[in-house]
Amino acid sequence: MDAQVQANRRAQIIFAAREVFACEGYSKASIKKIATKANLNSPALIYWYFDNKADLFAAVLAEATLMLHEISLNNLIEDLAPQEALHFLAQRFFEIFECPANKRIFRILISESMNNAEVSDHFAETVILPLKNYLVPYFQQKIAVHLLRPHDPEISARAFVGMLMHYVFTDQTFPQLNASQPLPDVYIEEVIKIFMDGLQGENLSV
Amino acid sequence: MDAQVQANRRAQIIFAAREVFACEGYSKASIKKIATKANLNSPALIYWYFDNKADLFAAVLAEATLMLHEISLNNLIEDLAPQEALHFLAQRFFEIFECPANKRIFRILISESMNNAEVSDHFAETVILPLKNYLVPYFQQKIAVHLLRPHDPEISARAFVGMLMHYVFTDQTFPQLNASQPLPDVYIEEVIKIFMDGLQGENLSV
DNA sequence: GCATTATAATTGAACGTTCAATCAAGATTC
DNA sequence: GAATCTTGATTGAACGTTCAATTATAATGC
Repeated sequence: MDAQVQANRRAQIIFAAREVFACEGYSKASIKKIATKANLNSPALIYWYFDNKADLFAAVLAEATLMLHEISLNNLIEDLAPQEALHFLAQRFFEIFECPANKRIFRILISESMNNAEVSDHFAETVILPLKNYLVPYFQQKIAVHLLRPHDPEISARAFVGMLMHYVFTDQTFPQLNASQPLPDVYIEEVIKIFMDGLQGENLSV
Repeated sequence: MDAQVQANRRAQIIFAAREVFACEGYSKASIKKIATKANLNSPALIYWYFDNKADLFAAVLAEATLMLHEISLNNLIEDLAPQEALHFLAQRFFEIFECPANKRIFRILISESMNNAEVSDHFAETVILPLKNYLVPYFQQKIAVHLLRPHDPEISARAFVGMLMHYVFTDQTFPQLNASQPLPDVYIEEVIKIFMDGLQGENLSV
């Protein structure tokens, strides 16, 4: 077959593999199940396109375009005030995880990162570091011009990412609790308000 | 053997199982490896004390005493000002994850929650819900007496837990980044400051 | 335009290995 | 000697992977 057909088959297998890996985990996901999901008549066909199971798994991760690289390239944000910049970042972040394929990749990253150094590297490089490398310099600059009070931007960046990640994580992991899960937009708005203004009430003394 | 020896054997197996499950994941952790780790001469002995692999895994989770139940029982905190209450909670939280056994359980909970409903239930009931059930009513009360500004306590509770969890998560998952990871105490202090006062600087306008 | 050849893709059967689980037999304790 | 515990050997199923054989597609020669 020509290159296009080959590419299609590859994509078809990767697509199926992502699904199976995401809901079974790497170990429990068998080549047979992936082949079935991909409507192949034989699991052996997978070995025409991939060296082995680990290679297929790597291809699933490599094909994941979800990621947050682009955010840091977009330097339009540096001119925004903190509220707007954080809003922009948070919305981009949640947009990414609206896509079902990205949700599945997120599951894989969280789950397999604990037992697989390659996966945790990939997680760090495609999610954690881009966010950090975007936020820390931005915070530094805004501290310099007194739009933010003096503080360690490593910590605030981490805290902000934590608030976003925790939403996506609980959303994915505890469907039972989704009743009390506020909508993303509401959550974003309140979280940024907390981040900028805090929760302090009128009674400053106990 | 007597009951004590039996209890010891059980504990010995559970101890070994927790280690192996934590660093291999449920699927890759084999009964044979667990038996070896527990210094048993035969894997078959495990089946004297446990019905099967899943039963052993359940025992590992059930034996985990890490958890945050007790926090909500401790109602001494209601009288504390938000700063002190959050400080207390955060310190308890980090204390718990200083214990290596609890770190391992945390790894298991994060990793297996993605593919196993029982584990995610356990995670929710022993970590997520206790924190939520502790924070939300507390915030509600402090809003009522104007120590905190009016807001949705579900959101702030989630945000605060997110900031704590993200620290533990990154600490466990990305050892490469640990250079830039601030010490727990420093992180706690700054995060609570953000949570109460925000990051707003002197220049209120752009 | 048809026959021939080469290459790419697909298949089903089989391999060796590993796994959870079982079992019959032995050891220990009371 | 009965109950509790321990052991090494064993089982059958499932796994990733290989391979020889087969079909589909494209390329070439006439």
